[in-house]
Amino acid sequence: MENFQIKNTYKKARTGILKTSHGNIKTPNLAIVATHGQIKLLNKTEHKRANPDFIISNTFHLFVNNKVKEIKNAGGLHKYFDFKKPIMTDSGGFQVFSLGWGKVHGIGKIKKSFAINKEKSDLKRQVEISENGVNFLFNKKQYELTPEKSIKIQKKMGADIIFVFDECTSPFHSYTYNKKAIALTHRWAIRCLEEFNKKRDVTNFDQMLFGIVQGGIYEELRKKSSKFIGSLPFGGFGIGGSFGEKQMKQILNWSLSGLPDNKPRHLLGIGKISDIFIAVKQGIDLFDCVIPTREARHGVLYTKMGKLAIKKGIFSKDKKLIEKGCGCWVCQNKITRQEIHHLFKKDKLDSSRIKAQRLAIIHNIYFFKNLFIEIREAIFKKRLDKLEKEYCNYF
RNA sequence: GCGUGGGUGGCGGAGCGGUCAAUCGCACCUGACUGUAAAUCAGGCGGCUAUAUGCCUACGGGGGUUCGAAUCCCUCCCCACGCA
Repeated sequence: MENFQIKNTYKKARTGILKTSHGNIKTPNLAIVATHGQIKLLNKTEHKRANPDFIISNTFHLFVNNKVKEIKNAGGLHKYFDFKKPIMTDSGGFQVFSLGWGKVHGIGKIKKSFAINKEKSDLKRQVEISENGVNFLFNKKQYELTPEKSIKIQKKMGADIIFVFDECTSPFHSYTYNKKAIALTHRWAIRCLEEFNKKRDVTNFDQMLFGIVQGGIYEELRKKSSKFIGSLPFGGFGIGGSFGEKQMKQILNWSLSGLPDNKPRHLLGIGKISDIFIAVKQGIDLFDCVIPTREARHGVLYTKMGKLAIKKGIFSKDKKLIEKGCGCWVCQNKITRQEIHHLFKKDKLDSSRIKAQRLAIIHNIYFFKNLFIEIREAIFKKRLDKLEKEYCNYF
């Protein structure tokens, strides 16, 4: 019955295998974000070329785009999108933050400065949180998600791994606010579990439900949340929240303190390379992040020697491959930097730019897959610190 | 040769007497992007500098009108189209 096995460890880091109904995930590993069910901009062929190990889609966005019924009728996400590997769905909890306080405070997941964006702080908040659940005002329409509703939707869509509906707070929130918020998130976690344990929906396979630890930047709250969430019978655990750049290690330490060792831990939304190393070294097994795909769309290509901002003029006559020896479809097909550069330029048609973006996405996904292969290998060979140093020269 | 329309910053292209170092695109340069509201955003882009309600040189060349000209007049050069 155990669907997570730890294989090797190095200090706190570990490699393992997470079994799902759609195959195994070698950990540590990173889910590619496919919010609407597919990786943005990629068609089926390109999806196969990119070949992500597993993906994560989003309950909120599929819900507001009216996709849930269609997906259910098709027999779930795997069939609807013809993706045979593991899929996760996020619960919509992050949108409580990103469309709510995140928008009001003018920040994203990682706080970079101490100042709230004044212009944005005048915005009326478009997310209302109550005991029962959350009301969202999105694209001028009202939507409601509750713990039960989020789980029901996620069961209908049938991802292999689903998440509890939580409240992700802003790094600007006080201790008092966070204390209330984790209490709510904890009550919601129980409601999610109860809903999850009701009869199966369309899925004819097992799903895993992951709980989520919150607590902001506060040691006491993180530890408390970790202990509480860790005591519940979840298949795995997510570490959620929005915090400052330099607090990663400490917050992870607190957040993992109460979780059982033998269950997988997923750090939600993290994906900067330096952060990945920090997290793996704390014992994180799973990640998901928009960085590989979003930065690709914005013209950033990853190589072991750092990022290439491929739209810059210096690449207009660069006949080299993105990265020598890279096994991705783009590099294997000898598509050069200058070709991608020219496809990216704005005076070209949209279709040309999209082609460039697709190539960039395929390459970056490969890069991150490979990064995690190296991380797993480095844990096995007890040389993770060395690998981190090699990468951190450039990232 | 005649006629007409033009010559503006790397390019395209606004401006048609003061608020113009000159709208806007493109190109170029710098940044940003961490459970996707963003196939996106922010800043710079004549020279100098303490980076600014500062100085200098600028709208094909020269001259003129005017308190003031990229904008009006004369002249020269060049370009496009049309007619010879």
